[in-house]
Amino acid sequence: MNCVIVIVGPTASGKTSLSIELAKRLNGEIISADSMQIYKHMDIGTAKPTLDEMQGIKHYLIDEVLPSEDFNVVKFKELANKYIEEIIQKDKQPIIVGGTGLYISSLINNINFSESECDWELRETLKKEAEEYGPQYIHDKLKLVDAETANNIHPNNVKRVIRALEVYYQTQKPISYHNEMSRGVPSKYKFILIGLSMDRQHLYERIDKRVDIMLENGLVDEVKSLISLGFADCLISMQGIGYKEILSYINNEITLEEVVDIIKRGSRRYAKRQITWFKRINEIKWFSIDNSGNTNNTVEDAKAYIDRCFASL
RNA sequence: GCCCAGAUAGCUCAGUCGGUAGAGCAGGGGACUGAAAAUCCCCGUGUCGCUGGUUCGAUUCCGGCUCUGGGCA
Repeated sequence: MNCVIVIVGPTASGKTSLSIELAKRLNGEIISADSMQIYKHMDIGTAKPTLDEMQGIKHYLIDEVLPSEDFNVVKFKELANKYIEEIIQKDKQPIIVGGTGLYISSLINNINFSESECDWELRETLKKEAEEYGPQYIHDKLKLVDAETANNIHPNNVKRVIRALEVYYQTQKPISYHNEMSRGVPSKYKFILIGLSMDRQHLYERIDKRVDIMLENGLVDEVKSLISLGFADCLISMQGIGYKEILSYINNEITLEEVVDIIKRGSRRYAKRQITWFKRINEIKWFSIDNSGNTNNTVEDAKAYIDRCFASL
């Protein structure tokens, strides 16, 4: 059975450098599982690895689509599987690296997404209904057709209520039914899951510092150039942390000082959510990075762990 | 040196007509199947500056002290 190495962890935990180090030692190629690095022209704010940092290691699913294009977990899973296959064909080691929990889960659980498509028009209609009559209104609608799902989604979580209704209207079956069907078949790969963790306070210091560096490296100019390329602030890609905030700054809604604090706070909270997500995945073997930020030991430990996994196959 | 205002949660502050206190922010925990860097849910005990006094009882009233603003010299 073919092995796929997966490296996860919160933002700024050192996934990129570990992955490149491992790729060099294992004759590997890297597939990014990051919902923002997927976009072209969004480099600084997504902490995308530079060509220099990549050290000649081939990366997939970075710069895959334009910021104006739709991308989602279904496309991710499809493409990631395709690239895993390609890498294996070349007799190389696939390494998945990323912080987007949903994308990682879709792969390792081999979620089999049903055919239902996005219906943006319907979503917009439902969204307006929720705004006009309150979120409870569409939640009640969901309750009528899919009480089980309605029970599991808080009425205020409008996005997920809308999605559940969308699936029901398209297929006449509750989303809980689709979710049940999507489980089933386990993946044909063996995943070796590696998590990077760090003392919380230290992680936050790293995040704050990284945001400062993004600003120094020209994040504001990057956003301005995205605007001039015609990528508007209503795009999903522009909802990324660092981008939506800089847009408010450019629109004179807040000062630069405020913007920096808000981006830092947003990144810290994001890291917390990532940690919550990954904590649930029991198969992850965690490696902690000490406060000096030195990852040499981590690389050695992770490599030794991977060797043991390979040996036990 | 004098006058005034303040001192309460990590921060900014509210409040208790005397019965030991609560908001926002920060922070913590959680959920997550086609927007996921999105979206959503839950979580507030702290010598109420120190010290005397009055009182059954003081963070609250009174006195003194310390500190921080602001004003006058």
